[in-house]
Amino acid sequence: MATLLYTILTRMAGGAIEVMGHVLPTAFGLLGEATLSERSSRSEVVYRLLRQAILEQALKPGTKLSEDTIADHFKVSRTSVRGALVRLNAEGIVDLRANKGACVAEPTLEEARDIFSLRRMLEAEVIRRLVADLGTTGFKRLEQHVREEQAALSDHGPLSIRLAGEFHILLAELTGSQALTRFVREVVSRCSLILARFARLHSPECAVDEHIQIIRALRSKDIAAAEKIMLEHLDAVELRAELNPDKAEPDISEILKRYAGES
Amino acid sequence: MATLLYTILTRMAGGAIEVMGHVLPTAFGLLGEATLSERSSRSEVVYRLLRQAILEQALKPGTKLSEDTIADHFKVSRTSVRGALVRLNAEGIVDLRANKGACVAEPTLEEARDIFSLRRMLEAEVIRRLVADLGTTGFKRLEQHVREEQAALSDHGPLSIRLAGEFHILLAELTGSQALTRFVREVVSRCSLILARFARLHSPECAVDEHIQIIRALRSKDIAAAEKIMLEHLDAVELRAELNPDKAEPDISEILKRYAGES
DNA sequence: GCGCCATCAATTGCATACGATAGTCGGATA
DNA sequence: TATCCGACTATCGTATGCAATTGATGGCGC
Repeated sequence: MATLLYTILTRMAGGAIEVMGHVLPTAFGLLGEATLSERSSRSEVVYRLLRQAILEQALKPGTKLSEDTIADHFKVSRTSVRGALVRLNAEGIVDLRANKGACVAEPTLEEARDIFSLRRMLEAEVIRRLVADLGTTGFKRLEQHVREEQAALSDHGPLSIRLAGEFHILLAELTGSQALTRFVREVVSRCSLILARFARLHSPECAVDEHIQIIRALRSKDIAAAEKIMLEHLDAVELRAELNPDKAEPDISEILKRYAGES
Repeated sequence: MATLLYTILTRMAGGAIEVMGHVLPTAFGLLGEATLSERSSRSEVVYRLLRQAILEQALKPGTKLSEDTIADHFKVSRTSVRGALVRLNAEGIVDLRANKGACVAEPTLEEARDIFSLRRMLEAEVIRRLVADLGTTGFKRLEQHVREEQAALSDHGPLSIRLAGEFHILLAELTGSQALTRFVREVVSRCSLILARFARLHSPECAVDEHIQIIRALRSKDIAAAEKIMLEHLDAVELRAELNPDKAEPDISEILKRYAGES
């Protein structure tokens, strides 16, 4: 497991890494002046890289995140790594068990449905607000994003997975509500974990088409229609996750609970 | 300023039990996940104490949170304090500016309205879910909580402020949705900050009465009525905050922006 | 052969130390 | 006298070292 983590981190540090439009330096560059002048603390950089690795499903749910391993590969001290892990834990995408280390969170089926339910509510609100007052610059940004998604289709990999999620975050940002954006960002992150854990495969093509439909619905200024499209899209995403109890990988603790008489 | 922080922290540690050679407050209530585990790392303890101090409005928005000062008073190292501050920052109740230290977040008027808007949406959902399936044990817990609120009325202080907020968190918990609880917890926390910053005075009596009405509405199983009561309650809370731009304390940077031609 | 207990290695939690950064105060100069 | 500049101090960001806890391995008794 540690070997896998090692491999992934090495690969991530291998080339230039782009996060939210900003290019992050590689692991070797982390110690350079460029990073510090960009006002990115080491802790911040580690946070972003780990988050990216998790959201791109390079680090899968359950993967152990050893402080030493991460620190070694990013050429920073464990202190910086710990800071990043605490933040990720606060966002719910990393589990932090006392004295036993951190690992990528493993949402249960129950949590998965819970998250999707909340996500529908939040994003329906996003749509309602955007129909009310999304300007031309907003549409331009959305279309630009979709173009990026399409360009990433050939990639069939991490990039398109991330962009699919970031489309929804961008929608939330365009409402101008920081709090709403924050919550949407969190449910989208969790959904990435859920998909990584339960979904058979990621099919970005559908998502991009559906995103285009959402933009079109927003243009039409028809709240009901737009909301409907968004909810259908989210249903489609959830369907891809195959959240059927019988099909899904069983959660051991849930099963043993029954045998332990904990009801 | 440091003296004030010192005084507050000392007072908080006053009526407390001692654990691990360090002071813990007696009643955590819903603050943090205290009930889940007996494990109390130093960082965890600092986190809970600071959070409590902020939510009880002992530490007011804008108060500088010097790492050294906090570390000295809780008899821990700055490392533990930093961990706590990072968590609080992730929850949005502490601002963390690079190389300039932490301070209690100061929500702007705009953010305040934003938060209240989102809070209405989230808590309306809570009510809808509770009307659907709130059992007798749930009602018992709610009534018990209201009794505590009433008992704390004479206090006229921090306790009643905290309990008023925790009533809403308890409602969210009773839905059984972890994610919903998490978000409600966050908006309620932010609202405490908002009230601390803008409200003239806290009047717990009204709140308790309104909480009783909410419970009654839940009993009636009338979704529309229950939702209406809740929204009215939140309106009342917001009204108490007096979020009128003209009355509110001006935000200096906002004002200076205009004069600096940043428009 | 099987299960229990002690010792050990690995990893985390915490504290301290050091270098870096931002704000402050005093002096020099126009 | 007012302004600007430089040193200083306080505080933060990071690294490193040590203590504490956990999980594992081997030995012992049954």
